[in-house]
Amino acid sequence: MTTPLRTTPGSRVPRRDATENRLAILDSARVLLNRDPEASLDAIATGAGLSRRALYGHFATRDDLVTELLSSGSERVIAALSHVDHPDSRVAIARIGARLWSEVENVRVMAQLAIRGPQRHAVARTLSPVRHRLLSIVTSGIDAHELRQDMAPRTLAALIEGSALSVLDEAIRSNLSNRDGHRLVMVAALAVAGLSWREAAEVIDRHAELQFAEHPSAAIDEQPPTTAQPQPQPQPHTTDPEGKTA
Amino acid sequence: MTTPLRTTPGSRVPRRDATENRLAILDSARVLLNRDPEASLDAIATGAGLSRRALYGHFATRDDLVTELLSSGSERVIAALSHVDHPDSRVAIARIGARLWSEVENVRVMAQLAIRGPQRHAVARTLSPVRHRLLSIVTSGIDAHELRQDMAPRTLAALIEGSALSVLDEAIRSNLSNRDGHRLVMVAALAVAGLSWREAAEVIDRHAELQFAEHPSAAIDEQPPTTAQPQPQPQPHTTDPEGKTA
DNA sequence: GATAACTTGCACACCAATGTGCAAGTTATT
DNA sequence: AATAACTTGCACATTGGTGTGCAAGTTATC
Repeated sequence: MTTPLRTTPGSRVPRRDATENRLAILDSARVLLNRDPEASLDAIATGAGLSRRALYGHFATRDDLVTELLSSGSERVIAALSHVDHPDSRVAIARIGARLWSEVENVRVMAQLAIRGPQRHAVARTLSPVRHRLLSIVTSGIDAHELRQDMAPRTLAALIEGSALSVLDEAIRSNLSNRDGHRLVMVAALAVAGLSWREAAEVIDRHAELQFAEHPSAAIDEQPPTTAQPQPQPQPHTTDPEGKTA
Repeated sequence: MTTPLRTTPGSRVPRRDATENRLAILDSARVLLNRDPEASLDAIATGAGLSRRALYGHFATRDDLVTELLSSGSERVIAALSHVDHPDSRVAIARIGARLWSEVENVRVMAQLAIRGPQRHAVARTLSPVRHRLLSIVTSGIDAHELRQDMAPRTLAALIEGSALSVLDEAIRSNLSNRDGHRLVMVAALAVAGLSWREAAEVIDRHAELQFAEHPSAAIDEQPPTTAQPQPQPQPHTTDPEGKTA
């Protein structure tokens, strides 16, 4: 029943407000599904300032919405990690942590839905290049004796990933500042990788590219990092539901 | 409608098979809710070899079941951690990790339901003594310069908890041996606490009480740690649903 | 072997969420 | 200003889970 954004038959182009509403829905979904991976479409629509019925205009089914959210999310995450590379595996790992932090919201939805939800396999597939990248970094780091020597690369990679995610959680929960979260995630990743806290600090301090920067260079379109609240009634981009067009 | 286990009115005692079935339900719930915190009562009952209707004989409501699971779980977890103490905070932390591993199943349900589910506050409350214990260990460890110095005690405690849980997850996922899981959890906890991988190994090797033991002394009743599968049809403790009483 | 305890199966009411159809309204675009 | 694009509200069918009542069966215990 996807009414809006029809490009096929008619003569006119999609209306601007419609595409804005579509984005609002995705935003709302990102926020709400972070708190509860089974948030209702009603809640999501309301969060976007739309009616449930209108949501069905943009996404034929819940699955469609989630899928879209997921693919846009992984796009951003992958983009954020794409230029991370460094001869020193420790720096590379810290950098990955930092980039993950810059995309917390997206990363966490992915993580949520990567476990539960019908898409988990799809998510795993789209994320596999990222995982593979980490694995190769870890492998070479172990070979170079930069990282811990008491663990298989696969295990270590999985551990780093898991710990980083749990730190993201914790950082969000306790409402850390942007700057603190940045450091915390790096520090935790390096810790699991085998460094003592002093060594980790040294690595971070020694490398300019690991310092916190308000605007993390690359990114598609950075919203101000305001840990967006679910905002029950933002300005709907259409029909004023109170103003009676006075 | 709690039919079974009536002790109040009649003259006879509860039947043995009934109490066994009750335990089977709890076991099944523990396993299934670990995989999916919203597993249906039908699935849980089936997993226990009973009908859904019979389940309602033991637990009036889903909430009752979950509550019971939670309280028995936290009992075990608390018991497992109760005698953990050591002048060296690093040893104490490693020990906590080890004990958590000995109760993985319970720990993970708790963790699952501590986030989602209507009981989260109740869980948090019953678990607060344990958390408090960890916090005080961490605090004194920081004071003694045994642990990392770059983090507030509360933050570090939260991080250790989170990482330990994510390592438990990973250990289960990748089907680690009992012995490997034991070491992995300790090692990860110490890593986050600030030790390098060598220091962590040294701490573990130096202390006899951190070595792996097949039978971890205290515990209520240890099932063989067989990463229990959901077992669709175990032997029901009653009415044979096939044998036609031949 | 009598009996109470327990389980089963089916029928039912209830609820929350998904997904659709349609008529009526509003608004961006032409 | 005309019109297509979009939103709303309501009604409705469907699905899957919870919780209950009851009659009939089985089994542990006395």
